Amino acid sequence: MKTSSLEQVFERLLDHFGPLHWWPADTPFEVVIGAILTQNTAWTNVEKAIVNLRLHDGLTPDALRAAPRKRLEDWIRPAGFFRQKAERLQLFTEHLFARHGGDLRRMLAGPLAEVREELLALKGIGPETADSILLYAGGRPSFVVDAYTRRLFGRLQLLDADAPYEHIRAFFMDRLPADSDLFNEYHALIVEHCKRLCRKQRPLCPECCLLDLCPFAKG
DNA sequence: TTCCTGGCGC
DNA sequence: GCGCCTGGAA
Repeated sequence: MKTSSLEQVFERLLDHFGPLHWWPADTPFEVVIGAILTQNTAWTNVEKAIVNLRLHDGLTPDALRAAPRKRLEDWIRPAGFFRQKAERLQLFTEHLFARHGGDLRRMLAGPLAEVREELLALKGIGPETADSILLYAGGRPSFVVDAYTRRLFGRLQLLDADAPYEHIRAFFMDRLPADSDLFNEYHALIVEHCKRLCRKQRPLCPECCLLDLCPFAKG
């Protein structure tokens, strides 16, 4: 029985890094906050903002709804884009109360495609953020595509790195079982591998566990 | 395409 | 100093 390329890459990364058990958050709502704050932002800066929010008990839907906009901006400033992100956090929270009584689990419990469309309709929630929320806050099997995914699988020549988001997401979801634990671990491993080894500049190909599978490393 | 933003590594 | 960071909107 021949293992598919995607499963082979997953097994190699899992063997190398071990299970990573994302997302680093205490509650599903905190995942939503992190997913918005990390847009085009290094996670180290997001952590500073989360610490500020925790310091002010600002990690719940009730707290975000009640917080004055300016105060919220101050708390999340270290994450950058603080005006946009403060608006996005509060728009999400307002929607949560308006449509789901402030209950995130309820919001994320419906049919996957419908919940995804609902998320995408919100200002500031694009496909990557929507899939991150579905997967890591909702435990739903929606594969997350990010810049790292494009870079790694583009270099492996398993897909076109410039293809549209939905195309790449479908590539993975058509070839893997709809298993949220698998998607969770796979995306985490991709991020870890790309941060440490498959970097944009000066990738560490000699140390890579995918070396023999990678045209980029050879060429 | 450009704008939005701060922190960090090099 | 410059480029990058788990993007998205206009």
